Amino acid sequence: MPAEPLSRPRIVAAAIDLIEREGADAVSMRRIAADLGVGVMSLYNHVPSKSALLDGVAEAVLSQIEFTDDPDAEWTDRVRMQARAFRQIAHHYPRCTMVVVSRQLNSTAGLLPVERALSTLRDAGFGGREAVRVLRVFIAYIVGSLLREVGVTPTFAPVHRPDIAVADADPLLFPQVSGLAGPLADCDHEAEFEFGLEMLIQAVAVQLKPYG
Amino acid sequence: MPAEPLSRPRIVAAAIDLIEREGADAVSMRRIAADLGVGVMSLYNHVPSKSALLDGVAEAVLSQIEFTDDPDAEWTDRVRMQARAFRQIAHHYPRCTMVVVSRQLNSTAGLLPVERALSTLRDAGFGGREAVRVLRVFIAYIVGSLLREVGVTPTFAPVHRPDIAVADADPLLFPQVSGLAGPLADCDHEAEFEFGLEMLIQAVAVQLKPYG
DNA sequence: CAAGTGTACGTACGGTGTACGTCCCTGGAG
DNA sequence: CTCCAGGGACGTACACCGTACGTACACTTG
Repeated sequence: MPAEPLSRPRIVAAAIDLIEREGADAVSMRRIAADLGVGVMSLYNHVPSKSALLDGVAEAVLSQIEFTDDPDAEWTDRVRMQARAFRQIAHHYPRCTMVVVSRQLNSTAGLLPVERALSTLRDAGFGGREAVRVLRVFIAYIVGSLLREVGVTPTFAPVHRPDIAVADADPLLFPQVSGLAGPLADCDHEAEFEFGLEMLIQAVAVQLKPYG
Repeated sequence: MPAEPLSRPRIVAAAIDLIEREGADAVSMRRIAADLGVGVMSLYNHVPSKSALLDGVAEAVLSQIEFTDDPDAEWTDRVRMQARAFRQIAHHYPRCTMVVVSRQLNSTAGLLPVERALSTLRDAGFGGREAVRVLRVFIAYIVGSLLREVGVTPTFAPVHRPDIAVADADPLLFPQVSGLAGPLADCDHEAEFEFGLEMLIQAVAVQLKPYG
């Protein structure tokens, strides 16, 4: 009768499903067990704690990044691709994004993107320390963008809600905000992401000049 | 005997204290009530829910940003100042940062920095839509940086821990990572922040050229 | 004085993570 | 075959959580 014999991957997958369907707040060991048709404590035979389970979620999501890195391509294109690959998973697992980002990930799943990025930057001509610095800037921008996209950080357009944040701003206290209510309210996430990404790449290119 | 008569600000302050002392996970209504020497349910006379209390924490922290904006200064300097002011609160309330960032803040405390920033960018010569776009890039970068600084996003140097993330990386699988273990492990947050900030400001300045 | 109002509080309910002990099912040894 | 050891599934139990509800008391107002 037990079609599949319960395992860590199956539990992690159930957790991801649950998060995507009902949000991270809905996650509880009891709920996951129920979704799997299994007793609560059975989970602990495969997962040491809820925290470890969420680590597993982060790792699983992160390891699904599709990297199609072409070492012969222009470094700017490689950076673009890697940044987009990162963003893609946030688009694929929106409600998991916060979980992934807010977890200290020490696994290889977290290290591989770093390795690729450093490789790309060093190929581009950066020294070790410079590559690390530049990478940190990119990570900060990408993480910040994903958080906005996922709705945790303000777009100023409350997610799928009649706009309350900006529309009722007092025009006398906040002339700019209320004057720009329109642009502030709607946000083409992809376009915004690309806009900032291009700005960063171009800025990085300038940094690179002196070393060329 | 009740020295002070219990109020929303007092409760919020207690919550902030608790978060800074023991982390956001330690926050519970019971715990806050105990710290205030008060019954649990008394809190609900001043705060509708725990969620609202955390909103209050976010608002309180955010409203302590010190803005010393000089409208006559160069716009680059104004942007620098505002970005640093934002970062300063994360430095002052490190454990609260995640709470602040992860909360959709629709209060005036959240709108005021936006107003100032838009004002600065428009003074610099940006149109409305462009100002919003540029602002979003800055916010993404700042938020991402603060998260790294606070330790939620990887510095690759696990906060106050013997470095485990990077040191034991397999040199064959991750040559870059293990080769750059040193630079990856230590991170001068202020220098990193400033480095990326300057890159962004310069990139924005380039964006501005065509409109000048 | 009486009535009304708002704050503090205790109790109680349904939920959480998980430590612990018990069952049963399997696989190998004799 | 029997017998036994090991491991996975499970139920119970505990401490803690957020908060709905009812009560008791201090105060203002008439």
